[in-house]
Amino acid sequence: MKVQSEPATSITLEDVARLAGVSGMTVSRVLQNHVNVSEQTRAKVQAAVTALGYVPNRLAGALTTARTRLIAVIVPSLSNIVFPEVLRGANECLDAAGYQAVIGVSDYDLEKEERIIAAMQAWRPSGWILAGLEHTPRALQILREVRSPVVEVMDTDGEPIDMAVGFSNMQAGRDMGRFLADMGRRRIGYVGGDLSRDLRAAKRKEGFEQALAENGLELKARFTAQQPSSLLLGRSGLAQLIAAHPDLDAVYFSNDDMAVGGLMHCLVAGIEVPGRLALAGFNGLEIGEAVPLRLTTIKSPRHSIGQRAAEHILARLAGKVPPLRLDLGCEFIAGQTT
Amino acid sequence: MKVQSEPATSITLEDVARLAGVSGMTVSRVLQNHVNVSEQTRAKVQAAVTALGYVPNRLAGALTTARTRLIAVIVPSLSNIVFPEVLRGANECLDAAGYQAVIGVSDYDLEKEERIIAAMQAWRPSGWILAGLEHTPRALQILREVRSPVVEVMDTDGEPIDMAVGFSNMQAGRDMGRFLADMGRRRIGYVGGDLSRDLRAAKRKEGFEQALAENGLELKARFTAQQPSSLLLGRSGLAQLIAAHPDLDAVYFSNDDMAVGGLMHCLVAGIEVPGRLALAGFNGLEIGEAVPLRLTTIKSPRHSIGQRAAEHILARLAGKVPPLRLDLGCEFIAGQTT
DNA sequence: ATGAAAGCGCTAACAA
DNA sequence: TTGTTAGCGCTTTCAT
Repeated sequence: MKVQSEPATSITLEDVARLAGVSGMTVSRVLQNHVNVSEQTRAKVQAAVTALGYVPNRLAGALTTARTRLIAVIVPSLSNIVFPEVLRGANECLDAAGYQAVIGVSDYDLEKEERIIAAMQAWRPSGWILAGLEHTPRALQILREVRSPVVEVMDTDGEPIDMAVGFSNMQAGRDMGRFLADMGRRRIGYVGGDLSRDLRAAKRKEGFEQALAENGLELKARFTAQQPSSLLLGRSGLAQLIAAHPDLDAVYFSNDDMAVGGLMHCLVAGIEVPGRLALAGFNGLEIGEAVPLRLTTIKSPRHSIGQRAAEHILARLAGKVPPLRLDLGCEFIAGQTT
Repeated sequence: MKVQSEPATSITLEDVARLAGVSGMTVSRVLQNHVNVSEQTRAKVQAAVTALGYVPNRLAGALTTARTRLIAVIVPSLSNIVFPEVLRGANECLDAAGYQAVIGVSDYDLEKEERIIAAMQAWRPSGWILAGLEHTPRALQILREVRSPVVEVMDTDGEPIDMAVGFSNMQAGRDMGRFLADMGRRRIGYVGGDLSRDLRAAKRKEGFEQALAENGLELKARFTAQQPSSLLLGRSGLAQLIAAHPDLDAVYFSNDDMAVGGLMHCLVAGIEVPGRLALAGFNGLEIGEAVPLRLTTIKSPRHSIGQRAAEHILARLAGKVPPLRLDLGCEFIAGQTT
């Protein structure tokens, strides 16, 4: 258990200055690697810093400079690996530049996102990274009035507040729809999670149906649940869909978790893939590569998106004006399930 | 693109006070729901807050009160779902209490963890959540001197700085070793990632080998790589191990990602599981439930650990003194792969 | 129930 | 090269 008998008041710049026999300003200069400090003074100060174990208080520094070097990162979910990867990409870049990510999780709930945005604005973050282009009116208002750069990620189908880094979900859906149609599939179904919350999955489905329509096709059956997508939901969802519609010859899933779940059902139920049934997902997760039949999917550049989003914020803060919209595109992976 | 023509200086408490015709102090009281404010004044102030879209500056508030309500959360990795789930559990609890998580990722590198700790201390977090009990000497020193509560999670095999919430990895390894021995397995191998970095996986392996020894057994073969664990590494690792040691009758993996990868290899290579080969993992991930043969594994309470860690910090901050060590235990899942 | 004064720990601007 | 002054936006304390 922690001993509470340590110095009741923490060590400040003034303490260091006193020990080093200089003014506080000089200590501040040393810590900021200012040029105009003599080597001798620098050494004295550094010795005092080490001796006291001084850690500068950024609260005070940020209050003065009005630059926090805090970056607000708000993601819809931490329940599958997609957004942690975005976060990882962003964090690598931010950390290297001396910035800190402050995270929020909206649970795919725009009202909750709004509350988080308001709470984070209290910290005056130097930049914002958000998932998606859809926000509540008040959230939009706050973000438009904020003077820090804002990057909306993982979607380019719409108007960004400031900058967007991602890809077109609509296009990804279209590509897969076109692909299945071209492969000769005619009786196509859909299995997804809660589309009213996951707006990007909904956009993929919309693009998918557009492509089918352009090929004179339509969805013959669909399964959606009022719960988040998951492997088990994909497995049970496909089981239900196939039970009700045994004649389907292809199924598009809202993402790879769902699709791999579906593939597992086929393995167990003895449904021949892709002979009798083709399966396709979205995201390009590692699990899709590790399964017995490599999953046909579209790989989203999640890690790069996080990285580039962070880079754009840093560029903007450095006075450069990077492109407003960056579509990183997706990689089509023609696997063995189609 | 963002318009930069907005108010050059942001709205402060003073602005609100002026508009409401009261002093700054009164505005502060209203915002903190102080008792001694008349209904009339409260209404006036609230109207001014709304009219100006005022968001209090927490930097200033925290500087005064020396309470940031920032919680530093440092995890080794965001590359699989394990730590995002811990983070999710912690964040749910923190968010509800008006606290913000500031995250750091150490990449299973204790030196990097030390740098992150030092950087975060500059924000004077109200609490700390870290993975594991092993830290560099300087990291330990900083954390011992910090006056905020510190919770080390995901491991109880060792001495915590302040509090620990987790489970015994050693015991989890022992349990699985004992189980395989009891099931009559005699020629047992191991497949893992980089154990010099993932110290908790190393502890599980140690416990596993202890249990084997107690049953007069030992590891007949092992595969470890200088890279992080992953599905594909598990798949290729098992392939290599079996090629070199075709007589193995069981393999223990460093975690479920690796084990599921291994299972996929068996499915493809036609290795009969569990008849010829038994497989066991650790973590209890959803993927282990969704595969054709439910994976034998031990489920770690990741989400609860994050939650309880956060609760303990809040309890400590509220002046309560919760237990110093909380072992949440693990759930043994006897699946179909053994 | 409300306000005035002081100060949290730092840095920008200016002075020496 | 170094120091002094002022103030960032808030809350604490003490007065009224």
